[in-house]
Amino acid sequence: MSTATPEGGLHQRMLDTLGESIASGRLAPGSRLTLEDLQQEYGVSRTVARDTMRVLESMNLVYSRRRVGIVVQDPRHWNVFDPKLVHWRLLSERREAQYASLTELRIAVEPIAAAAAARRATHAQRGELGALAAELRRLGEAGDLEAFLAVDIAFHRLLLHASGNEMFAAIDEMVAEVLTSRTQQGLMPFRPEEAALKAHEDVAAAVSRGDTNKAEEAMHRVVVEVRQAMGLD
Amino acid sequence: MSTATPEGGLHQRMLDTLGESIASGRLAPGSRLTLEDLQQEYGVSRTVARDTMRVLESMNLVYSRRRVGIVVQDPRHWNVFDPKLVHWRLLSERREAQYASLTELRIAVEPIAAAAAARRATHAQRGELGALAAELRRLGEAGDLEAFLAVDIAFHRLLLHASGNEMFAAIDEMVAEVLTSRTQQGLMPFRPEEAALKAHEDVAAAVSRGDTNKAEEAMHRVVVEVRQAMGLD
DNA sequence: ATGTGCCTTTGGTCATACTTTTGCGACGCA
DNA sequence: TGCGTCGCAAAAGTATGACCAAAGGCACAT
Repeated sequence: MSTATPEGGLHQRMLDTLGESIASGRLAPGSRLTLEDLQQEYGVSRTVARDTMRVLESMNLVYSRRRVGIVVQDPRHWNVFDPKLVHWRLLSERREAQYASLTELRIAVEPIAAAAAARRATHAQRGELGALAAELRRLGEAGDLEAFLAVDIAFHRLLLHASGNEMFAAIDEMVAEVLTSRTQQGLMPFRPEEAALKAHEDVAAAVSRGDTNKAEEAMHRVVVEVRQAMGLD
Repeated sequence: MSTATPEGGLHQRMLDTLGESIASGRLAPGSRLTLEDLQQEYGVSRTVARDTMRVLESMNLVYSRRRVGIVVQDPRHWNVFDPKLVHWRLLSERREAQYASLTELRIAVEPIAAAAAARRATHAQRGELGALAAELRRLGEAGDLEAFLAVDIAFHRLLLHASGNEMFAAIDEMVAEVLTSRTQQGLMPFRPEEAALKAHEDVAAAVSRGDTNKAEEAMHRVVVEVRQAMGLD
C-alpha cells in the first residue's frame, strides 16, 4: 500500500504511512525518531511533522521526550480500539491476530447487544431486523454470497446500534471488516448453513418480541458458528 | 475539574479542558470554533491550538473545514473507546450514562475474557489469580472496603490481561474506574456478599484448572451481581 | 568508582507569513 | 423576481525561523 492514498492532506498521508509502519511492526517498539528526520524523510515542515506525532501520541503508538526524540511504544500501551489503528493492523501481515481479537470481541459483545436490543430497540428497528433476517434467508438459499454479505453487515450493524449502548455501536465498522474478510477469504461455505440462517431469524424474532434471554441465546449461536469457521476453538 | 491539573504541558491542559467541555455537552454538537478564538481564549500560540484540535479531531470529537472552522461533532461519531474520552465523560454530569455503558460492556467482555484466560493464562497468572481471590475473601470478611477495592481491581485487571486478547486487556483502566466509583458512591454493601466472594474464587479455580465453561459461568455470576447493584435490570 | 556540573541535543512553544479552499454575498442577466 | 456566475474574504493548511526548557551524557574532579 505504498501509494495507497494520493489524496488527503500532507498530515493525513504522513499519518497513514507512519501509523501503518508502526502497526505492522516494521518500526519496532523502542525505535527512536526525531522531528528533524521525519521532516526530511517526508519532505514536510515541522508543523505537519508535529501534528502527526501528536495524533500518534494520543493513540499511544509513540511517546516523545526531550533530548530523546519520538519513541515507538510497546504494543501493550496502544489504544487498540482506535478505528485507525484497527484498520492499519488489518492491512499488515499480522492481520490474523487482529481478526482473532475482533472475533473474540464479537463473541463477547454481540449476544449482550442482542439482549439489550430486545430491551431497547425502537419499533422500526425491530421490524427492520426481521426484514433483514428474511432477506438473508432468501439470498442465502439463492447462493448470492456478495449480496448476502451486504445484508449480513446491515443486520449486525443495526443490531449493535439498536442495543442503545454507544460503545457497542462503535464496534460496527470493525465487525463489518471481519465479515467482509471472511467472505473474501473464502471462509464462508458456498451456501450459508441452515443453522446460521435460523439463528439470525431467531435473533430478529426474539428482539421483536422483547425476549432478552432468547435473543442472547440465538445470537450466541450465530457467533459461535463464526468462531468455529475461523478455527479459534 | 476546573483547576485539576496545573502540571503538564500547555497542550495537555488545553486538551483536557476542551475535551471535558465537549464530552459534557457544554459545547454542543454543531458549535463552531476558530483557531483564532482558541489562541485568545487559552492564551496559547497557533501551534498549540492546532495540536489540540488535531488530537480532538483524531478522536472524532470535532472536525475542521476551511472557511468554517472547527466544528463539534455529533456524539454518535465519537471514538467512545478512547480512554481520554471515557475519563472526561466520567467527570461530567452525564457520568451515569457512561457507567451504564461500561457496566454493560463488562457484562459482555469479562465472562468471555475469563474463558480465554482459562485457555491461555500462564502458570504464574493462574497462581496469582488464586492468591488475589483468597485475599479478597480475607479483606471482605474483615470489612476493609478500601483494601478490598484495590485487590478487586487487581483481580479483574489480571484476568483481562491473562485473557491474551489485547482488546480485552485495553479496557482494564475503564473497569478500574467503574469499580472505584462503585465503592466511593457507597454502592458496595458494608461487607461484600458471600456469593460474590465465592464467585471470584470459582473464577480463579476454573481458570487455574483450564475449565473454560466454568470460568465463564462463574465470571458471569460476578458481573450480573454488578448489574443488579447498579440497578440496570 | 562515584558524584557533580556543564553542554548539547531535541522537543515545546511562539510569531509570522504565505497558500489553498470555500462559504457567501454581490452583481448581472434573463 | 429568480437564478447563475464571479469574486472576495475568512479560516484552516503549510512553511520558516527563532528561542526556551528539559534532560541525557560526558568530562572532570574528588
